[in-house]
Amino acid sequence: MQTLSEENYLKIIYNLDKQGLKKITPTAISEALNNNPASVVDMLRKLVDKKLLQYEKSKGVKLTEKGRNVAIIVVRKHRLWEVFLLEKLGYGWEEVHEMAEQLEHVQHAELADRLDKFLGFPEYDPHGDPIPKANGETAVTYKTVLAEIPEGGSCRVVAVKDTSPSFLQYLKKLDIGIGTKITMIEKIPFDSSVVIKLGKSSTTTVSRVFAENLVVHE
Amino acid sequence: MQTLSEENYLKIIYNLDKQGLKKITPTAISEALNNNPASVVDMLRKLVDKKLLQYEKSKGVKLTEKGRNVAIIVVRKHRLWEVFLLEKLGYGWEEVHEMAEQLEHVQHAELADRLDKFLGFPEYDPHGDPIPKANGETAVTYKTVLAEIPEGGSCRVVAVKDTSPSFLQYLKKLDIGIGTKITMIEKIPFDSSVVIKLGKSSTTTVSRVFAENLVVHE
DNA sequence: GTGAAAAATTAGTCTTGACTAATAAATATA
DNA sequence: TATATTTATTAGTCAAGACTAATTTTTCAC
Repeated sequence: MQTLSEENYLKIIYNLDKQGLKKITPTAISEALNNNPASVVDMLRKLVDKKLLQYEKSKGVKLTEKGRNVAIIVVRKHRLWEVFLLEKLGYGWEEVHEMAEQLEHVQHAELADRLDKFLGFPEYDPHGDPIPKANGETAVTYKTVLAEIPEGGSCRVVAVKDTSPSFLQYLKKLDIGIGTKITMIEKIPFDSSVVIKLGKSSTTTVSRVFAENLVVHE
Repeated sequence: MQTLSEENYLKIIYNLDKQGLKKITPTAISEALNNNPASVVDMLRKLVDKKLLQYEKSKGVKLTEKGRNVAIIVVRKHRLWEVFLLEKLGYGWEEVHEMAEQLEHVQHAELADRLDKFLGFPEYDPHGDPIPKANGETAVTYKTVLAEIPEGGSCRVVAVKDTSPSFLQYLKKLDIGIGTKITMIEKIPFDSSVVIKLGKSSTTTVSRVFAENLVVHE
């Protein structure tokens, strides 16, 4: 069993690794956790003792199998709870993260799986990050922004970058939400506006700024 | 803002008070929390400093307005989460308490109210305890067991005492769940069996043991 | 009302997880 | 390569919250 603090370290290390960081150093961790490098060194020692990770100065930090499993479950719970808060409790995109930071540490063997089922096995959280599956597999994330979809390509909305009320209101007006399918019809060279089609309905034109704030996949 | 530990003390004190304990002493608290009286004394001092409670040796511990408000929110969240775990995630009666002990400390101003709404404003948790309302009011609990309902009286199921699989299975077979309305038709003097009517359907006879394990209100 | 038992309190310690300041090691630059 | 700079580590503290053991207060029984 791990403490809340240990879980947070494992999660951050897992995330740094997923972000492609080659060498995970105490400083990198302390920056991610916004704490002191000395505290990180203390905790690394403890986690090594518990066989949750390996640490060699030359290679940096690596999660062990055991450590990765713990991290995956925490991340899985975090993202599932975010979906819950957004879809079931009606919280906004920007409010869910902080609460999920607390909820991810709730312990019970079946909790993640039951929540997953209840939510209908969602693949992405409201920020567009893939939710690890029960077996630990994580969907490859083809996440990009609408603006990058080529003409003729289509995609699904997984999240927004901007979370200002005006943007969210605009999304509502356009009837765009998580999962909405969008087809890229045309990119206007003049001002980089894009013409898109939503599901079966007629086409709409949106600005480049808009298209760069909509996170999509595929 | 309170720590997790402080919230637990406030909750326990609130519960002891609701249970009708006249004088709430450090020993009573330490028994409820299953910890050391010395620890309780330390914490009481801290909570007095924070104006969350008053403590006089002669009168025992009393929550202040502020302390009671904190306690009520914790209890409210605890019971709402229990309903969630039971009704939405399909957990059993006996599994929800432990998880709710963790969930009750999740912080966000609107969390309890949003959860309450999502669950359809339930009045009782799976153990038959009333869920405090948003304004802090707590339903008077007329909780008793089916066996105590007089002939001709009716009631609604709020919980079970026994949580063995065989009892729960039997309940399922009889189609009795939380909220089921039961009318007491007759009490058989011979073996104290009771004849009941479920909703509009025909009558059923159940044993005294059964009737004493079904928590009902009204 | 006095002695015994129970309850409350104090003093001192421990663990966790954080911090600062000082030092050692590694890296980068001239 | 020697030096400067960044990074890692150690040593020593601190606060929260718990504990044990010792002591003081209260309460109860006679």
